[in-house]
Amino acid sequence: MSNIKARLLKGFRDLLPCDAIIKEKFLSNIKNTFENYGFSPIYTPALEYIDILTGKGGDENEKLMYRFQDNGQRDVGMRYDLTVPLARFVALHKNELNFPFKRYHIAPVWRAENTQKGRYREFYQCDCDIVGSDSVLSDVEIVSLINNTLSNLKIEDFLIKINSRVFVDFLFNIMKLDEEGKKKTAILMDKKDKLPIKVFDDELEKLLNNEQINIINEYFLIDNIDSLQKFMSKLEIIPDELKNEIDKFKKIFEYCLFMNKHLKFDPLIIRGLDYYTGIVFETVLVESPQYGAIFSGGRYDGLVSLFTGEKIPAIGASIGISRLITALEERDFFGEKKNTVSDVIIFNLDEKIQSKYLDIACIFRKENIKTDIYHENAKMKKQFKYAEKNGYRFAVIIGEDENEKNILKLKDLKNFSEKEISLEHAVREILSTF
RNA sequence: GUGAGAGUAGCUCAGUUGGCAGAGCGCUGGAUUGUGGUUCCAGAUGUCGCGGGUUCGAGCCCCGUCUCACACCCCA
Repeated sequence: MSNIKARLLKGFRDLLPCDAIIKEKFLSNIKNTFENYGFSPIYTPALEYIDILTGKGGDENEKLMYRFQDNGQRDVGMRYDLTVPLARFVALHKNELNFPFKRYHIAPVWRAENTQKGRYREFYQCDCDIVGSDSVLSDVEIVSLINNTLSNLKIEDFLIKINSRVFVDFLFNIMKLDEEGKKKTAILMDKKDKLPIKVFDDELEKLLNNEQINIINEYFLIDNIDSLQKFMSKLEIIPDELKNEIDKFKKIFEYCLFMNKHLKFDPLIIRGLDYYTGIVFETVLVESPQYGAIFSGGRYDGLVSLFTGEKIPAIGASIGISRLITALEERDFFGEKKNTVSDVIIFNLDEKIQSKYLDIACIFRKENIKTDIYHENAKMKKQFKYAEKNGYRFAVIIGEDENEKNILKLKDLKNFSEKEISLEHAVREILSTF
């Protein structure tokens, strides 16, 4: 007898019902918000031709892609995010889509990198994007959507940090950085909040001359769009593109006033992916900063043109649900976990009345009460233990006595109270707890 | 991919210079002849991650490998 050893690949996980129930609730909540904002679902395959995935995203990302030859010797890869497949999707179905096109996509993506808490090789993203509009309203709607998605999940301590690639490009050009210098400075800026000040300054000195350091240090102090404008205009005459972007940011803050302290301009936000062209944002949990960004994105006006040649503006954001759930679990956000989705279990006490158990289950289910029947005619103690472990709210108890009197005992398993009532009353009683 | 850790019962962990595999919680059965929170009694916890090596003898030492948690890199 030879057994295959049951095991999992690094970074890939099973979810038990108690965790899967939480995840499903989360996903349907997010889905509701996305649809509430008028985004429609699409699906794309997990596997794509590798050249599609590597089109643009940076060498670093390419290294982290799962890639291989399929059985027909095609070079393929598993999707690394949901944005690049969307660009491919838009290019392929351009004539069937109605622009501006608003879609959401909730699906797993795969990255072959090393694991850490809340970071896995397979994880879920919930992506929402607007393709075909460069209006500031699409920027505002995406930012507002991030805000409301998190609010609807009852998360309070989030901060959306926004910046623009246009600002950063302008800054780098003023500093006269070459491509290599831009890249290294960007990476360093991204780490500014994580590194000790001394280390950061040393690294900066290695990279830049004094004049450049003076410029960038002044840039770091900026915390709102007006001072950014002052800073920029002091250095050089502001080109139209930059002026438009500044105006856009002013409007975003004006239209997003209701978001209050959840939205902040942050000159350090750049983001690694090469395809961003305008606004970029990262959302962090203020009380769990170690998990990094949980809802990020930006404007990528050039990505679709990789596949069509035609420039189609686009903006989107993506929530990393696997990471978010891990972060929230740590703060005991979800309370007591349940092993079942059912509300009620009907005990099995007498084989002679089993058909009645089935009838009652049928009536409950018609009322949308999720119902289990205990299948074995086991000792009551055992059935209670089972019920307790699974976390039902109610148990329905019908033995010989109850059957003769044509009533049932409804036991509230949470507060240990018990009532002898009719079936109709039981239904009403259960529904009243929803 | 790089660096330094961890892996022993379902869970949290002890395990002495290498000498019979342990505790608490949980679990199963009973006390209790329909009632799960407490109590009492009894019982089972196991390929010591996996594979190889050294040794009379390995949970312990050596090599490899897998997984987990952390840092780097990158990002959700």
